[in-house]
Amino acid sequence: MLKYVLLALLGRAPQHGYELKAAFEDLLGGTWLLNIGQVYTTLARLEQDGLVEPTIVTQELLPDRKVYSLTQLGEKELARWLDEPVSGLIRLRDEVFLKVLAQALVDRRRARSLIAQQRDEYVSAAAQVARTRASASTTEATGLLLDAVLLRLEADLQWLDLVEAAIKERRL
Amino acid sequence: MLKYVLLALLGRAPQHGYELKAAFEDLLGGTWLLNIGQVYTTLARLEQDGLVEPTIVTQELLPDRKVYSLTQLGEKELARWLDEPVSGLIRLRDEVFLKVLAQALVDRRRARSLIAQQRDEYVSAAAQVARTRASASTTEATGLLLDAVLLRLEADLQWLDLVEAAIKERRL
DNA sequence: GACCCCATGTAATTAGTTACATGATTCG
DNA sequence: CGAATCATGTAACTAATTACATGGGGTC
Repeated sequence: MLKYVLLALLGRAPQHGYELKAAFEDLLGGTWLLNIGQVYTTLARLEQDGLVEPTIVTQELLPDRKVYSLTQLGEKELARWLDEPVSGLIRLRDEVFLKVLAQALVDRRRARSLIAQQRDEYVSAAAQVARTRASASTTEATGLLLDAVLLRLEADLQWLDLVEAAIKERRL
Repeated sequence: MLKYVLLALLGRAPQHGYELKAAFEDLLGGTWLLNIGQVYTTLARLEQDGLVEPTIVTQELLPDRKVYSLTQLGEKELARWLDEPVSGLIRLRDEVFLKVLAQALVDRRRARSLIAQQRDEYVSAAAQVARTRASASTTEATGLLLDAVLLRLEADLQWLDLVEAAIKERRL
């Protein structure tokens, strides 16, 4: 997935790895911190697949830059990805849901304590996102991304209430 | 993560791989389809780590079963996992958000078409989940898991509205 | 005969995480 | 002197996905 976001960023402007990392993390508004190494390995794979090509820009004093731009194939691949909606949206790979349910099946009392703690985690996560969202340096796109996180956190909080109610009513 | 759910399932009752796969998919209510191979590789890793141990049960005609149960270490590890809430909930690794935003930054018109298509995908996914949720064979735990999926789908639909509004108002 | 159920596995590939390695410049 | 910034990378590990391999039994 990172691969496509990098392609999209390169579609806006050719950049080198170090720059890309900053652009990526900036766009993601702190919701996805990259190890710089991953950027270079991903770029290497993209280059191997012929989707991007580097131009070496020599610098005095500082190390050479490898500025990557999209190839025709890269543009095609990016367009292909952007054009088709994501299907198969029913996959659930969320640790919280599974953990809370597993605990509920094993030990009701501990499940209620877990739910309380998890609620706190969600609330403080939401507060932190809201702070970033409100900060002046946040762009519109990043703001929308943070809205997505907030909406999901709210949904997940509602779900915790649902589970708590089920436990209280001995349905679990 | 699969690893912990398998531990939790084995905590309820010792089972062999083939059984575990069915129990897992049943609990997940179709939101996570496993390749049976993954169950065996995961169990092998758990055995290597000393968290589970197999008892071979010979059968006539059919292949031998390896019935796994938790070791003391396995129980401890499961309890440890169940007890601590999940933190770091701000990570965003959702293809839809990134794709829609990337498209919005590149091409407004196509972004609106993508949003419309994505909305359809969400709606039909929700309908499918609701159908499963309503079916008689769905247990309470699985029902709650499906509720989580539904709440998220609703949140994600709201988010699509938000992005559409931003595009309409030329904020993107 | 083809397909599903039971039951076990291996191999290959992709994606992401964490840690390590190198080296110059600039700021406090 | 130490830390941050600029700039490149490699290596090891974990997790998940997909495909392949084997083989008996029952059902349509």
